[in-house]
Amino acid sequence: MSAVFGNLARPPEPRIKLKAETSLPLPDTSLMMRCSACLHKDTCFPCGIAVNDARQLDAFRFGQRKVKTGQTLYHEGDYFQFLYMVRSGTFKSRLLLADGREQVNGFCMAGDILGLDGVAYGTHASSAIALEDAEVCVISYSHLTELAAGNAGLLQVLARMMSREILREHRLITLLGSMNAEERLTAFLLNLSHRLKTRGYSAVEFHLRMSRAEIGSYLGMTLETVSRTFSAFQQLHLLEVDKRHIRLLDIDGLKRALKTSLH
Amino acid sequence: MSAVFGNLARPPEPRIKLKAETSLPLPDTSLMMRCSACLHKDTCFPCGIAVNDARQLDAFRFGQRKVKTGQTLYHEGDYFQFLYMVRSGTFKSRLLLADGREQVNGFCMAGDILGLDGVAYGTHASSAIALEDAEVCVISYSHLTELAAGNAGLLQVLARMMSREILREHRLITLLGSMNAEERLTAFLLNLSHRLKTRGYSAVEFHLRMSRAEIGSYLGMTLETVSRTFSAFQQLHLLEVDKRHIRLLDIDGLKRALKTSLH
DNA sequence: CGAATTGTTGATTCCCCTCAAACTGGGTGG
DNA sequence: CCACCCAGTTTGAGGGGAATCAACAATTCG
Repeated sequence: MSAVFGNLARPPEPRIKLKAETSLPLPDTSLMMRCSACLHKDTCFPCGIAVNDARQLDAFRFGQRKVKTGQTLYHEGDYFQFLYMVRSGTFKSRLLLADGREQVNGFCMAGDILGLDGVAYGTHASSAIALEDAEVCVISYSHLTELAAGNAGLLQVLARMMSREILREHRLITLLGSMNAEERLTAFLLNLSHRLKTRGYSAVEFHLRMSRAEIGSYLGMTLETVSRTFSAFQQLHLLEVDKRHIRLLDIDGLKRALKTSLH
Repeated sequence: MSAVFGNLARPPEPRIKLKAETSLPLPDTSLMMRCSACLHKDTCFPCGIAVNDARQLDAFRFGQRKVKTGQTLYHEGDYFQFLYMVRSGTFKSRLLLADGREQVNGFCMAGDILGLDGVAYGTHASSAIALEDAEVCVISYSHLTELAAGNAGLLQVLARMMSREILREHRLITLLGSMNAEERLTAFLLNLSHRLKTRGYSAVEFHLRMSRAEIGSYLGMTLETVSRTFSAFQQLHLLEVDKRHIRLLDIDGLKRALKTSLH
C-alpha cells in the first residue's frame, strides 16, 4: 500500500510558528489560556502534540470568551473563522428552517468542539446558543490548520474530531429515522447520563439545561409528547422527574426499553 | 414509455490511458489511476495540490476497485484503512441496528467520497453497498494524511470534505426531524435531481437505483408510504412515475411544496 | 402584582404504520 | 415455451401513535 505513493520525496515541512500571538486575532495575552494547564488538554487539540514538546504545547494559547445564557456564540451564515472548545456551560446547536422553525441538532458540554460545520464553505451552517452561562476557548481555524500542516499528530486530531462529529450525527439520524417517542427519550437520557458521568457528574441525578421544546426539537417530537413520555416513565418507576430535575431509578430498565441500539 | 425514458443521455466517459511509467517504482500500474487525467480531479483530493505541480499530482495514483451490484465495499466494524472516491455507479451507506434493521444514511454517486466515518475510531461505522455495478478509487488514508501533513492545500481539502459530510447529515437530520412524508420525498427528489444535473445527467428524467424500501429507510418512512406519496404526486401532475423511472413535470411546484427549506 | 414563560394534562384529529392482497417483470427449470 | 417463483411495487382497510388544540398550574421576571 505504501507502494501506491512510492518513495516520493515529500515537500519540505513548513516551519511551525511558535509565536502564537502573531497569528491570533486577540493580542491580549492576559486573556489567553495556556493549554498545558487545561483540564481538557487530553481531548482538545493539544493532545495531537507530543506531551514533552513544551514549546509546541505553548503554541496553543487560545483566547477565551464568556457567553451568557441565551446569547449566541455564532449565527447561521456568520463568517467562519473560529472553532470553539466548551470549557464550561452547555450549548445547543440549531439549524433554522425557511419558515422560522428551529431544528436543534446537538447539545454541547465541557470538552466538546463547536463550529466544525463551518469548515466546508467558510460560513457557519448552524447557530450555537448558550443554555447557561458558559466559557469557551476561541480557536483560530487558520492558525490551527497552519500548525496542522506541519504536525501530523495535530492533523490526526482534527480529522478525528470531524469524524466523531459525523458519528454523532449518524446516531441522531438513526434515532430520528427508526425510533418511537419512548425510545428516543430513553436514548437521549442514557446518552446524557453517560456524558455527565464521564465529566465527573452523577449519572443518575442531574438538571436538564434545555426546555421540553428544545428536547422535542432535537428528538423530532413535540414538547407535549416529551412531557407525556417523561410522565409515563415516572409511572413505570423508571425515573423521577420534577420539571428539569431528573433522577434515573432504573437504568437497566431504560436500556432494556431501548430495543433499537445506537451502539 | 420506452420513448419517454429511452434517451437518457449519459455523459461521455473519458477513456483514461493507462500508460505504465517506468520512472516510478509503482507496482501493477495497470490498476493505478493517474489523477491528472481524472474527471474528478477538481473535486477529489488532487484539487488540494497546485495544478502546476506535476510531480505532486502524480503522487496521487490510486488503486481501483470494481464492485458489483449488491456487493459491499466495506462493512460496519471493518478495520478502517481506505477512503473511496466513487468513479461510477451508486452506493448506499447504511447503519445496522441491534435488531437487524438497517438505517440508510446516504446515497453516493460519482465524485462522492466514502468512508470518512471510519477516521474517528479506525473502524468503519457504516457499510457501503453498491446499488449497481460501480468503480471506486481506493485511497490509503495513512498516505493521504502523510501527504497532507506536508501540504496545507491538501489538508484543507480533507477538512472541507469531512465538513461537507457533516452538512449533508445536518440536512438529513432537518428532514427527519421536521418534515412530513410529502416534504421528505420532495426534498429527496429535488436533491437527487440537482446532483444528477451537476453530473451531466438530465435533471428531470432519471432512473432510481434504490428500492422503495431503501428510500423509505433513508427518509424515515415505510416503503408503502413512499409508494403512496409517489402516486399522489403523479395524480397532482407533479411527476410521472413508473417503477423506478421518474420524470419530474413541475419542479417549481415541487419546490413550492417543500415549504421547509433545506437551503 | 400582572405578564410572560415553562411545564403538565386532557380531548380530539389525522398522518402514517401495519397488515393484507394483488400485480408486475425477470429469471429459472422442467 | 410455459409454469412457477420471487423480489419489488402498488393499493386498500383499519388502527394507533403522535400532533394539534386547549386549559391550567407553577415559576420567573419586569
